[in-house]
Amino acid sequence: MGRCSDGRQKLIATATRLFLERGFTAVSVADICAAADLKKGSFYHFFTSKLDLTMQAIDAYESEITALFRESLRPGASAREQLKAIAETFRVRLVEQCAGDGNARGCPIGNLALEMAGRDAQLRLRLEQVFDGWRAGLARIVRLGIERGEFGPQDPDRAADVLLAMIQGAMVLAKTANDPDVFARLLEQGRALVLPERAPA
Amino acid sequence: MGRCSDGRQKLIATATRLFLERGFTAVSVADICAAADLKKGSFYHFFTSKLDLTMQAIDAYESEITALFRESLRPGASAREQLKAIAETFRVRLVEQCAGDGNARGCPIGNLALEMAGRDAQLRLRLEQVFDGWRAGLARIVRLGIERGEFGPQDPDRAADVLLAMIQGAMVLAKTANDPDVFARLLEQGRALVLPERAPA
DNA sequence: ATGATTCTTGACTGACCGGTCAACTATAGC
DNA sequence: GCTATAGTTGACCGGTCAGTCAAGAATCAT
Repeated sequence: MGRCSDGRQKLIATATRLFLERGFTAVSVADICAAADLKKGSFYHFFTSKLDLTMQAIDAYESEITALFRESLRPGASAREQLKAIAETFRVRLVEQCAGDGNARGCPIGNLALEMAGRDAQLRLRLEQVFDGWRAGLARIVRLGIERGEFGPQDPDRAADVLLAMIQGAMVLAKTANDPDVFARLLEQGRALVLPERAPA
Repeated sequence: MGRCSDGRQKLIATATRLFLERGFTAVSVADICAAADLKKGSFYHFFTSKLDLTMQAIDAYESEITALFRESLRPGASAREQLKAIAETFRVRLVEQCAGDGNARGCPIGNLALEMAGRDAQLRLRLEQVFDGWRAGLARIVRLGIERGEFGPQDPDRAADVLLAMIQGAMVLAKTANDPDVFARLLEQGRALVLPERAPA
């Protein structure tokens, strides 16, 4: 019943892009509407507030990354290859950002976290959930690698903690340097240190 | 000649605190002036713009951290102790932030970087400089540790890269979890992996 | 004391902010 | 083809934004 529209998805996609480019606070609802070619009234038909849209944008981004994550979890690949594939996915995204307008924008979740975690408790908790999910995914791969003998015996959750921190830290430094290579170099170096090749026996 | 005032320092200190709490964009010049008990006219007597103030606040913060850095470089301490002291300094700051209002605010430089690096080229370059300085400081300690035989032979600049990424990544996750312990745990774990104790010969 | 200089004040500007609303239009089910 | 519903529109709200300005007050060198 009634008419139908892709307005909701268009607004979410547009907002995700604009937030990544300029941050939550610096992007106005009017900016989002203009870029999505919709009026403000439509915006508030779909969302109760700018924060509501943001929460839904996080949902969408989490789903997208989860899908990519699953792809890299192909059974044939070694644990090390899977970790490399994840790093490579993020690196390619940074390069694409640069190709678009010459700026490395970083991670939507990390960006939102540093800008908003101290300002909205609900948003902070949601971002924490996303990180928890990623950590769990990384831990699964590390556990696999340990079982297969690729990595030495260790606590996979702890290793995943460190890997996630490395990824987010590399994002901060790559965005600051405006250079995706910084991300790639840090991740490669970090992987080598956190999960060294086992010396052949 | 003329009257003198601590207005400039007061505005810088106030802005630094407010930016750390809420971010650059969400803090208005009026907010800063109100908290510093000065009028907007005085603000624009000392600074040409909000960004100008921000640049000067970065200068001040960099000096402060450099001083703390030097303290931890006491000749008596081992390289590992020096690295621990730096991590401990940041951890104590996070705990203090929490004690104040229950929120871990993170690193002023990292926060500004993710919020502003894509929006102002000058600011981005300045933040990159700050990170470069910190990286150089960390590399100096690692080099010392290698010379003293505390750490295995390796490229100290690369190790410093990874350490800095770990620090910033740990800040992102600690702020998102609103828990300084997350920072401490990650840094401890990271240090152990990046710079393992040399197996006694 | 006086005049140059530094700082302070408060009123002001035009643009923009997030959010609201009532009227309107297109569509789907009957 | 009617009607309930979903989506659209543009005008509108009070408040806030970064930044300006002219005039005055405090302080210094002389």
